[in-house]
Amino acid sequence: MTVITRFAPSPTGFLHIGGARTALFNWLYARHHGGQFRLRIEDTDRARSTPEAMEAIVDGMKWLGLDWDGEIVYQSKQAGRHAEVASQLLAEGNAYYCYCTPEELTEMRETAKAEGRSIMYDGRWRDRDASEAPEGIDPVVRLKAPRQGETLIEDQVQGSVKFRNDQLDDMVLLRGDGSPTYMLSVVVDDHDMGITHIMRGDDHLNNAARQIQLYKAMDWDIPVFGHIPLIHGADGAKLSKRHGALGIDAYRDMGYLPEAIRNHLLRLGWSHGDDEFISTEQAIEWFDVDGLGKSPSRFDFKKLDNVNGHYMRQSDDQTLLDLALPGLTTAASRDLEPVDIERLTSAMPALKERAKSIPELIENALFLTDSRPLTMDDKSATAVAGDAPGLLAEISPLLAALEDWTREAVDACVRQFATDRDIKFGVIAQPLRAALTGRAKTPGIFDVLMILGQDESLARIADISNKPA
RNA sequence: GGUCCCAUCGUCUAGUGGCCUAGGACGCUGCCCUUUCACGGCGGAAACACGAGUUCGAACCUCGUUGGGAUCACCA
Repeated sequence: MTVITRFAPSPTGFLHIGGARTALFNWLYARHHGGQFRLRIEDTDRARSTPEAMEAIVDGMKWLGLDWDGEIVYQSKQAGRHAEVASQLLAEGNAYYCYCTPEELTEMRETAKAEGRSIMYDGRWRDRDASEAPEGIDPVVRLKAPRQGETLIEDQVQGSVKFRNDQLDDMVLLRGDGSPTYMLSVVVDDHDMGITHIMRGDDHLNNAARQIQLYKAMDWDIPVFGHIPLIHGADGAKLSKRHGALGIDAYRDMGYLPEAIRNHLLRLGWSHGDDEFISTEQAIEWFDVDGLGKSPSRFDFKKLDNVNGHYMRQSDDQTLLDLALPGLTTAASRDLEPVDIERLTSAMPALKERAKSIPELIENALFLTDSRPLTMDDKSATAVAGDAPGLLAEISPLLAALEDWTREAVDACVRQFATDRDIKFGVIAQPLRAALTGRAKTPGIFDVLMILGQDESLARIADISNKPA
């Protein structure tokens, strides 16, 4: 049997982090088993669905690198088929018209709540004849669910979960206006698309029981369910669009790499021994339900930062440069010249070593695009005070005299200078760093010298050494 | 409130009856490396929610308690 999974978001908002993880797990599961991964947009709520949200979801999936098989299925386009299934259920006596008014329903709920029962429909139209129907009510169609016995969910993650059927009421299949509800369409579409495995948040666990009743009423094969624990916010409550969840685009904008997000999401609720950094190829090879945990997890930005730093160091320079360029231009408040790009390129190996995100990398790269004379931060201002300008004035001609501006030559020159003056290396290195960058957080001093080049280096040194003490 | 789910360091987790005086990672922290910042290396503090069973033996099995979460729409 070929495994077919799906991700079925409703386009009522952005693709949030929990949805992204659900998509990842389904994608991984399908890829691991050599099956298919489908994408279906659950837009049956036409009032709340927006094209912007659909676009955000598709963009988010693409950014995360989660490719789907076949065409995207739009649930709203299947409405005819959904109604058809409802008719069949009606004809076979497995569904019925219900003429309850909204007021009656509200009353039912209040009574149930007052009596401490589950809040549910009491089935009052189950066996009533249509001739008793009141005037002016568009009836809904409800499933005639079994009232005795229990419904068992054999869940890949949660194990066997049973619900007593008298706890499950007759759910609405078709609204008064004839449009299908989510409960009907999700089952019909999953069946029609041949979905074999349904992995979703465990907030759907209760729904699964009623959906199984519908599968049984239609005499369809029941797919394998796997209800994964939700991701909670820092306060331990469900992360939702209204509660702290950010769109996947927000993570992109914060400078996180898709591979880092993937890795971090993977480790939320799934593990493979003590492994932390797991490449996507490795994840596909390893991913299966036995690694899934049952308890909810919280999203930890600190750990994401660490993971992102790992992938930053792993990324190739050009990719990072492309990602940083827009922000760099903004931060520099001017157009970047070819010489800037050149410096940025040669600085990238040193820069990516000390940044956990793209914004941090940009911040650290700013010394390259700053215009002279440099503004000193506090530490640098201290470093160029006192004897520093004098020392810089002395080393400047030595550096200027170097014919080959190579790392070895520069290294030898500065070290020799320290030895000759009988000063510790740091005594000359610190003022140099300050003069060259104006900052405390920089690549190694020889890297800086090489990146800036001889002319720019000497000019920056001169800015400090020429200043009257 | 009814129903359902969950419960190991602050966080993510390993652990499936003896290998556990509970391991790893993030974060925190001491030291080392070192021209700054990172990276890296070596240490440290830090957890089996509680109570009963079952068993020769329980983080692992059972029950209860407590705590947390989800869900109860003509939303998805």
